Amino acid sequence: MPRGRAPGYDTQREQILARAAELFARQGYTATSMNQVALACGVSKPSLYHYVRDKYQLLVEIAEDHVGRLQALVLRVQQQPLEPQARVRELIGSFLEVYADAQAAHRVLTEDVKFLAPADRERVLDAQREVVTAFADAIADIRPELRTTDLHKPLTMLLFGMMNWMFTWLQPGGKLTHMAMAPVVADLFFGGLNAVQIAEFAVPSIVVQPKKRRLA
Amino acid sequence: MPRGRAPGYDTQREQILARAAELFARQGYTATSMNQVALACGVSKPSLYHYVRDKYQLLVEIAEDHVGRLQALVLRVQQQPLEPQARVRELIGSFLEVYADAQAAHRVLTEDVKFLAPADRERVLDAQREVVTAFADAIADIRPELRTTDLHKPLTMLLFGMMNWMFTWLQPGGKLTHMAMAPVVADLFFGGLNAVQIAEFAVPSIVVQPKKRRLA
DNA sequence: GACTCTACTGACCGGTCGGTCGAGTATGTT
DNA sequence: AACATACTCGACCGACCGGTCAGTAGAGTC
Repeated sequence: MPRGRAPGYDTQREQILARAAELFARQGYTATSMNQVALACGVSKPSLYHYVRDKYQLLVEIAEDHVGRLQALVLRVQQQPLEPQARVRELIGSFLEVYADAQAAHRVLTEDVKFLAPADRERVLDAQREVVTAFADAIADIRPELRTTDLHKPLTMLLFGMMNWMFTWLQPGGKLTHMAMAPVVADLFFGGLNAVQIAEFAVPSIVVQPKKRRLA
Repeated sequence: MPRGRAPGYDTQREQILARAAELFARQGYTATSMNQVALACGVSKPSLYHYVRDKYQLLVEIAEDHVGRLQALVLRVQQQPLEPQARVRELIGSFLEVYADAQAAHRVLTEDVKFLAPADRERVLDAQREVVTAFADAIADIRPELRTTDLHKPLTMLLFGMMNWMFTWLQPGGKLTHMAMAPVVADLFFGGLNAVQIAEFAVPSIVVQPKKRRLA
């Protein structure tokens, strides 16, 4: 047993994932070639394949790593003893913190999932759904009537929309940071949460409502 | 001058743009091949090139067509005599209406602009910025203090985030429609707009504020 | 020093890409 | 009828893709 892995192996590997995530985020998964990844990492293409099985595995690992980070964050916040509103505030803050620290991976997660094979995609999306559900539950603790309406998940998704869309307009080097936006997002969402008219989206519990099928 | 264009030329061309937009929206621009486009249109690849100069032009036209639609919508609403809040409400409703009718193009506009050449990209983004500015102006008419803060554009972008993110969770065939979400988005945003703490983001007008530079 | 396995590479592979060529046919104008 | 062009297509092109091969350099073990 003459030799083990070099000590720098894992470091190198992580750097490759990071560089690849940046390229994927900037150009998209399909528009990024393995030659580019190799170049960005300062190694030859065969060397690149020494650390990574194939291009697809890069995508899978980037996506799973990041969604794992989100799950961990949610778990961390859930274990804290917090008032309903403070909990959602904390979720938003932590989410944007992770987002800010891993912008490339976050963008890959949201934009390139479609290139995952069905099995992998479902696994990643399931994890993502867990995160969304955690947010939705925390939100419902603020305004419990939501649970009996069709707006529970949609409202939660509007919150995610605000956060996930930031990559389009929030410059990493700019004056305004992700963290500075956290309280703004929270205030806006809490303020709006109580203003939304819920009644007409109520889900009938016992009474069967008349079906209003579309023609097609 | 022996022959003009066939009567079906423009129809065929529009259908090609529409099919291409669908494919681009589903798979992304780079991941979509011209063979696929041709197949989806029921013609051979050379025939496809009879109607379109090249793949890139498809992208440009889809993006410009759609951003043009958004500009037209904004202009239409601006010409109506409306109270500030009603105007923003109308903007949101019209935006989601256009969005619902051209989901594929909208997604191409937001996801594939990065593949446009700098000149084209700037032109499209300028048009997009005009739309954003129109929203921002209408919003500032509701809460004028916003104009003197750094939050004016960010808050506007949070609104766009809510709307533009819908493609990730709002199924086209589902029970909930884009139009049904319009009042929900509006209520949420208006409710939140007054709840956001603005003071700390105030822009100093004369007094020079102490610079708080980051180290790196 | 002999051996083994890691780390790394230039050259190359099959395949697909965007796009074109040349030819055939339908269709309107004269 | 004669002609010019619109329209359509199978076959093909060079470039580049993801990925591999055969081979070198050298660190670690014995």
